[in-house]
Amino acid sequence: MGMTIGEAAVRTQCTPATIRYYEEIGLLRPVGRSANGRRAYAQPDIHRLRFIRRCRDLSFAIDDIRALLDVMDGQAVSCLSARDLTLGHLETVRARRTELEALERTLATMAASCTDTCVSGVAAECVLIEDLAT
Amino acid sequence: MGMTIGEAAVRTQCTPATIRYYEEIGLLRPVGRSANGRRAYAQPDIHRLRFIRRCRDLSFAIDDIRALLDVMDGQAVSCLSARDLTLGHLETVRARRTELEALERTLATMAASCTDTCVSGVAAECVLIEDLAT
DNA sequence: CTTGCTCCTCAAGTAACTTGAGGAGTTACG
DNA sequence: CGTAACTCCTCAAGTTACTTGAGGAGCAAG
Repeated sequence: MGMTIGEAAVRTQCTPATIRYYEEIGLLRPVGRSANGRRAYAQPDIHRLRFIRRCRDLSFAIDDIRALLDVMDGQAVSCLSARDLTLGHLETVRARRTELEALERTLATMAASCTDTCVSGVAAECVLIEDLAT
Repeated sequence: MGMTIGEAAVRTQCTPATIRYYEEIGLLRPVGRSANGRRAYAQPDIHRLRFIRRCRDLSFAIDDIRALLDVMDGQAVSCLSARDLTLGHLETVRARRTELEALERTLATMAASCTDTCVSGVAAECVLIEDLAT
């Protein structure tokens, strides 16, 4: 009835070490053990792990996932908290993406200026390095 | 002639703790001490710290900064290494930005679906939660 | 029966700092 | 001149989300 941590790992795209870690920090309550003392996973555990894995793929923080799991477990009054959490996360992602866009422009400009003008190749005189020293 | 770590911090937008950290990991060689045993910073140190700070603003990794500092110090043969490093970093940033764009779309869709259809507000039935459980 | 997995439990390492404890010297104010 | 507030010092541990490794035991296949 129970599968080993290795089998659970395959089914959830998590490594065994990660699964043990999730148990340790309480994302997964301690799972049953078979006679030989090894962890035995049942279907609900797999389901929960898949949920966690999907949240991590969406780069939710562990504490956010805790809250989302509470919603899934029906511990939350309504699902609005999950939506708000998602919207908050979306804002973080959007802000970071905007930063990265600016970063891309800056880096591209720097690299291009070096390509264009650093014919000498003298390291200390590189326009890119000079830019960084600004 | 030397300024305190606090003054250096103001001039470089780094905190004193960060400046000590950079010294510890060898980004900044151990700076002189005044009679009372406190660190004393001179202009070249400030220049170097500003360089480091700018690199961090551009989210270069510490090891990358080490290499860039070598170029600034004239330790590198040519500045091409700096340009290549910048281009490599640019690619990483670009890839990450693309990921975040996809993430934004997914999160926005999820949040919107909850807003649209979760009239009941029953947490466990939320379409957003169901999506995460997929 | 022996080789090779897989599992177990700690403990420490990763990136780039930040935070805190405990202690000493310094600066400003009255 | 005293004292309160500030800045500095060092060293250690905490942060995030895991990964890696040591050391040891059981299980499955040939």
